[in-house]
Amino acid sequence: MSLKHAILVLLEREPGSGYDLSQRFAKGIGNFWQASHQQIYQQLKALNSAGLVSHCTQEQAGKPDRKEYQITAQGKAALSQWMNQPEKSPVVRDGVLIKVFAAHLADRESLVSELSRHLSAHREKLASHRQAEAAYFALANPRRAKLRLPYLTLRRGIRYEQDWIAWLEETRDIIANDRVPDAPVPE
Amino acid sequence: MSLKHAILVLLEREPGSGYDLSQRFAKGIGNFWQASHQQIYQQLKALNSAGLVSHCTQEQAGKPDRKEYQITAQGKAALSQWMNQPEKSPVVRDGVLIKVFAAHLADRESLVSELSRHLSAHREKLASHRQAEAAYFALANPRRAKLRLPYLTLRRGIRYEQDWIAWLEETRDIIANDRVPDAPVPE
DNA sequence: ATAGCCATGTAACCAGTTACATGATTGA
DNA sequence: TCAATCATGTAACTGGTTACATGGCTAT
Repeated sequence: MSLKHAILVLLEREPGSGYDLSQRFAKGIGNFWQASHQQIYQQLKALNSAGLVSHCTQEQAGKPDRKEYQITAQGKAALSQWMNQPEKSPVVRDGVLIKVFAAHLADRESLVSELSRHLSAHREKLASHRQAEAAYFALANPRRAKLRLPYLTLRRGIRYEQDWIAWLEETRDIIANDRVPDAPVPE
Repeated sequence: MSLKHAILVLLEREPGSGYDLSQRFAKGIGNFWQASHQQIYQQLKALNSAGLVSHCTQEQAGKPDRKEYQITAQGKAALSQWMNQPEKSPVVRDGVLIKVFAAHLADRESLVSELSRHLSAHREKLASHRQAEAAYFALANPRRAKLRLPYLTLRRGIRYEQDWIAWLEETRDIIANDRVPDAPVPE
């Protein structure tokens, strides 16, 4: 299970509470691994009883106790073992493609506007990735080199959005005008 | 839940048994929605008690009874309602990206060979998609026009593999030679 | 006031995976 | 004789989502 390892990766960089982690999941790492706060709290509990993380409780006025988690030596060992193990490619399950596959059963108007909706969403996501990329290139070199690895994953996100946008544009056009594709996908 | 709808889409094209469906899931539709036979049998049972499919039992010598399922009028109604409803983009959860994100915790050799492994897998998948594409373009026109929609989803698969290949090539190279990316992702 | 952030969790449910079970037929 | 394909299923488990619960602080 990779969520556990994603959490260990984040704690290895810097200790933090469940809330902290959920913030971090919403940012960088969230581009390729999402987790709700509910899941995070549960996994932290599990990681804790497995001895892979430890926590110290800080009392706070008017708020529940804050538990700051940190990775243990055992956790680091488990993490580096996982890091060097082969990882399966995730399976793709995409409802939009089922709808295109069965477009003859849909209202054409509504399918076209559905594709447009996804197109805008992917364009927005791409724009925000491009902003993050610009921020990365605006950095001076010591900090830039340090963020090299997260930036490589951002590049994956940028390509992913570009790729969806290209496919959605052509597919929407083909469906809207009831055309038939006339050539293979270029290399 | 889209598996139910994927099954309804397949049965709308042509009635079939659980086994038939699992074969079809392994082919075309499997590029964007996978299902094990266990899941299919369970969902058929559920769809049946919901009245969205019906079945007739055919006895077979030495084999369990074959149940041929077909979509009901109610099932068709449910399907066309689903077809015209908005669909969420699937969330991405990819362990390979976690490993790149945390590459400093891995053995460089082993990460590079992991990336190579994925590269070959994506290249093979692309080659098989390209074969399917060539078969599509080899068809004469009445049949080709009929397969237009599945072909559109195949195009998505081709792009997906191309895109992964491009990213894996550049990323493997950067990690193997400990380089830093020097320019944004091109448009 | 009201929304949004801070901050923690539990519990029920749903979808998908893995393990187990059975047994005939066909081709190498 | 061994593996693959045909053909059907049940049951336990895992990972993730949704719903529910609590309550203070801060900015508009």
